[in-house]
Amino acid sequence: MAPTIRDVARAAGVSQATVSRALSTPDLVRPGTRARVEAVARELGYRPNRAARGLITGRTGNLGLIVPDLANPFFASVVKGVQAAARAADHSVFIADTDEEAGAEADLLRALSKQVDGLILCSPRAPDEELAGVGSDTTVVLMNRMSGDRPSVTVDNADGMRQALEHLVALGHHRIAFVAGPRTSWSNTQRETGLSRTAEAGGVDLVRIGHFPPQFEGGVAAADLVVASGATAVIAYNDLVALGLLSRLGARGIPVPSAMSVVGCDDIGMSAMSHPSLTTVSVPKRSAGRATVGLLLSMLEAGADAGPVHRELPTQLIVRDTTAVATTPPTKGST
Amino acid sequence: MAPTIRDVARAAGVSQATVSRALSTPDLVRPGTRARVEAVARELGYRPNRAARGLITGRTGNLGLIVPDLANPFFASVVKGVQAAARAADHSVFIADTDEEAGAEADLLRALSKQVDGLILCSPRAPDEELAGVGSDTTVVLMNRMSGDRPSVTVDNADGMRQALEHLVALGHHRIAFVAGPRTSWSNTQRETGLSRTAEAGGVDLVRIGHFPPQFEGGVAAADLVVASGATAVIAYNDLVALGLLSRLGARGIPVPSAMSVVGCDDIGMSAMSHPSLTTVSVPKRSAGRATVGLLLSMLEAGADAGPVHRELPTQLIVRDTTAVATTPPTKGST
DNA sequence: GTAAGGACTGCAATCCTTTCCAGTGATGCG
DNA sequence: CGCATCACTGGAAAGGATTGCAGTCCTTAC
Repeated sequence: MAPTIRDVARAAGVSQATVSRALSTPDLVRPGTRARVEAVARELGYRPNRAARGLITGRTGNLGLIVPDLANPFFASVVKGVQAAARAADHSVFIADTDEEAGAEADLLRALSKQVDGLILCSPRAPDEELAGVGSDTTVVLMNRMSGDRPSVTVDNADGMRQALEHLVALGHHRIAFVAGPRTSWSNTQRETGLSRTAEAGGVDLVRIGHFPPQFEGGVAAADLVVASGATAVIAYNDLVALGLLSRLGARGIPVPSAMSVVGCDDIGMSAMSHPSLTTVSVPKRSAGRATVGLLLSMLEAGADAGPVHRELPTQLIVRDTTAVATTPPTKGST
Repeated sequence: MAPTIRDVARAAGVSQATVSRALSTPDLVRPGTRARVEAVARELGYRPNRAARGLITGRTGNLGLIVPDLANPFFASVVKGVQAAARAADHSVFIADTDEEAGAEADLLRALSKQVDGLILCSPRAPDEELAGVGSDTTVVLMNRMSGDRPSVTVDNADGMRQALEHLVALGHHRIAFVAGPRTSWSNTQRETGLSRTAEAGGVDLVRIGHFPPQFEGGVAAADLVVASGATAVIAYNDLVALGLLSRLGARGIPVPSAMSVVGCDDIGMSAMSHPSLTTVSVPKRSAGRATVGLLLSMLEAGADAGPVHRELPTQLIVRDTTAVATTPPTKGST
């Protein structure tokens, strides 16, 4: 059905080899020939068969992307960045969703590894040891976490937390809660350490509240603990959790930000739209996606001789309406 | 590097043909031979090269999925359903995001069509004519819309709207607003016609409010128009819009549901978590994804001889806390 | 004028798997 | 006992593109 390189060659009166060269390494053929071949190819609607090409070049032109949860807007944005960069480089991307189930990652990885040139692993949860085993066949780049000396793209979580905490301190808050994300999450660890370092330096009373799933429900569940802790401000593991906090605080009639300041993290689209709109640490999700693809492709170019590369993107506090000057803690009996 | 079928054949002392058969059509080889081949293959970690297989079978084992916006939780859920079904059938899926830009669809389609066995097109916006051209090379299944006699999977939008409207009528509402989605959206048209039919039959005063983007912001923008329309209840094109409405109504101090009932559509995860939680028409997103893959795969099996197939999935009203008995419209001076 | 070199182009091998066809040995039946 | 049949296996072609090698033709320099 579809025209092959032979059809083009015949129609253009040249050999298959010339057609191949005219289309992929134009410098090697005479301009006149090249033009003729290109014209015929266009007219016939010829598109090289990727499978055949992959068979000989050993490259598929496909990338793989493994994320924990596509329904999480954070990853949705990352995916968009990855898509855009991949398309620009004429690659397609397989996406697999592990449904927040760390075990599934290894399976997916194996399944995908044969059909892609390289893989991007967005795996905040899997333990280091598990990661160590993967990627013997394929080039793997980590995003949003680091592990050993594997190449990776991360964002400066610790610095984002510093900005958030300093912002709250400047507003007069002394006792500040942090609603932690999953225990095994790499970025949660980063954020915690960033916070405690800054807290120590600034003499802040930092209360870590449990580990919660990184979703809206997590925030809902954490809210009462935050209130009971006596903190006047809270930093959430991410925006979804922060929105959950907001929701529960609203239901309990605790005004934000007057009685409680709330800071999120990630700056997903919805956080600008909540009421009141959420102060949050913006992380460059799309850029991170793009950067990861860039790193992956450059590694594929270079072969294995490119050493390990890390790339860290900056974060930026965005002050909106959920943070305000500290007042009396909302404990019972106070006025 | 990676072991090929030759390596397995040599190690097992049989021909490549036998290895191939032992692994893909086991009935054709003697049990003893089969066992030996399987053992060797496992030991060597042999995995057939998909490109080579695809070259001869003409099938890649890949599916393509084109969605307007991955960041929209509705599509995220659909994607998850598609993923799951595809994986179960040992297929991988390419995902492409058009960024709500109808023009990009055709490009993506062409780009993807060569590398997949079939495509799922989630294209609520593109006009029929544009759709007519696509899919000459590849099998295309539409989801969430119909067009000509192309195979498709849809949900019963009209019936969902009927349920929503009847619910509101039963609560005593007479004047009801509908915040419409994009003008060119197929499902918006379906929903509108479902509503007007039911409204006519029930003697309801139905007010259509503009066309708005299917996002949170759309709802925010529409809210004031809804209030001004004098309606006591509003049905939104989808949940994101409904949440936007809720947000703006809350900001204006209009209590929901006492002064205004709100119904959404889609039942995305967050709608159960808003305050108050959103009454909405649930559509089976994951099932739709699964069903579409099923349809696509069955078409690929059957070849072109399978006629056009439509499959429609039911919708279901979920009553939560944003709908209540009608009271006086919230116009100035009432009470 | 001829040799050397360069610019293009073609032939043919190769990538890995599947599958058609033929061949082998054993079995069943007449 | 011989022939047809069957179950199983191997040889080899095919699928579409890339690429090393070799060949042709033309230009340039001596």
